Amino acid sequence: MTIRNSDAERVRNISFFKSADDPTFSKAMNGAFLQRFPANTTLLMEGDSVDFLYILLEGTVELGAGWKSKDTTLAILRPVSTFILAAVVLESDALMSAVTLERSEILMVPGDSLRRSMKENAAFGFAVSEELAGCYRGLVRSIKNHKLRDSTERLANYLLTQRARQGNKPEIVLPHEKRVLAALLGMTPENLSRAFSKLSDKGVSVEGASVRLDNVAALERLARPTPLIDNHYAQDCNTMGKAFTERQQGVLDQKKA
Amino acid sequence: MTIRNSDAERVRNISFFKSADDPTFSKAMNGAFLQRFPANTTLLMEGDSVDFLYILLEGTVELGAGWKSKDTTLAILRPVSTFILAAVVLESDALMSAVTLERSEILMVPGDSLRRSMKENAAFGFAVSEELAGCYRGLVRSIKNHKLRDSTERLANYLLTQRARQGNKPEIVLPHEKRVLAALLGMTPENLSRAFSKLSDKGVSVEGASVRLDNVAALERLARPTPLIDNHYAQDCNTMGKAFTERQQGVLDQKKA
DNA sequence: GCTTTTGATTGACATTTGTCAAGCGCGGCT
DNA sequence: AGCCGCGCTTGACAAATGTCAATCAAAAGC
Repeated sequence: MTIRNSDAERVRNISFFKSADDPTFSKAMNGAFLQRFPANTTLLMEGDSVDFLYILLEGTVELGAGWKSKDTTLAILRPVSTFILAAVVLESDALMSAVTLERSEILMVPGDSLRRSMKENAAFGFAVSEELAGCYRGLVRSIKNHKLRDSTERLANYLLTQRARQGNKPEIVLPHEKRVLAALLGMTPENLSRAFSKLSDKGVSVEGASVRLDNVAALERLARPTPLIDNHYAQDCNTMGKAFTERQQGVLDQKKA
Repeated sequence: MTIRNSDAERVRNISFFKSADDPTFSKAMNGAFLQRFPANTTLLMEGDSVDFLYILLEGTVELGAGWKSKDTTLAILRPVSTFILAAVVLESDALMSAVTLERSEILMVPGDSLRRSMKENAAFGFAVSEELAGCYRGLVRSIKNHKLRDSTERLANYLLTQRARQGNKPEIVLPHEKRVLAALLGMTPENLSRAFSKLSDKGVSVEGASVRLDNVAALERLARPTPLIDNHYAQDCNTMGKAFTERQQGVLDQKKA
């Protein structure tokens, strides 16, 4: 293994590595290396062939796609997350492009190693299937969010999700620039501003990146969050599901140690 | 195995059963049974716990979801397709509901049997991973289609996809009612009518369920199909990817025999 | 053969969202 | 301090989409 031990430990907190025994883990990591990228670096363009599984250890990465001079954001990832797992499994081209939004550390695992481990070790392969199934369900949620809710409702639910993740405090901090948030929620920055002001009579007040929620009941009446769309414990998109809670906890434990 | 041999043969055309050896296949099918449903039967409501993998052998099934008195169609399936594989792998609740659009035959495979086979046989588990990855990528395509294209562009691309699947003949036949098609394309029936008339100057003429494409070049100039969004060889949504061509061919061969 | 029902279409209108342009405010820089 | 520059906000307008109602056509039923 060509990576530092401390990094290896963090990677093991990813759901489908967690269950792997040491030989399987080492084999899956064979040929992996760590790479640092500055902000606004394109890691991968849609259509590129995919040779590595990417694991984000530090920083922020945006997954997006374009067509006919339009662009859209599909997900924004924070550590620890994997991306383009599906393309790696199928040895196919990327359907999304990946760009760093800030300085990032990324572990690159050869697709060969991962696929070989999956084929040799059924338990490991099953764990990857669980991860893929979780990603699939994340996209189903995303589609439902977009097709069933208007922009104000999407924002309201986003705020409630952030509130749950940030410990149900009356004030939350937006983790991204507003223009990035707008892209993630599928609207223009102008529209995001208007959506915020539409929520002012539900007790939402914005000041820079911090947002106060003074009337959660009213906000919930509008947002109507449901576990069939909103996953209050998952990361922004990829790497979600029940594995997340444990994993995140694991990362925290480690940082303390 | 509690199912007919002829059905078993058809099921083996599903990508991830194709590669399985006979004992693995039998084990995965343990406890499976065939069930017939009339049209407009709800097989599964979103939120229901999922105990079976569903395999559509005859008929049509719509996958949809609702929120706050709104409804949306996520996919329309034709034989041979599996559905809710992700929920089966994760032993979790369904995020979509499934309704028959016509009289249908569905093979129901116990989730236990499938998961056990995955955990016992790495090659089979890997094949399921490939299927899941294909489904994931189908959803990515679907999201890109909806966020990057307006309704007319979606229709234009739908027509070109159907043309490719129906053998590049100048006239294609819409496989569903227009209201179902509208739901699939994410618009109202009224809007679909208008989208068709907007395409009339691109050589598109509609007569009932049959559509003539007299100026494919002009239509393509508007539609700008790309393999990064449009998969001209895959089924409507689920069960797509490279496995499809072989599988479909297999089914056809069998019907001839 | 006639009626009834259902789906498709069309027009008028409302809502939502995007676009363009201008102005505001805060932080970085010299 | 003062001057940018960039991101955010606001307003006016345009485009896209949904809604409602009326009409029409074709299929289903008696």
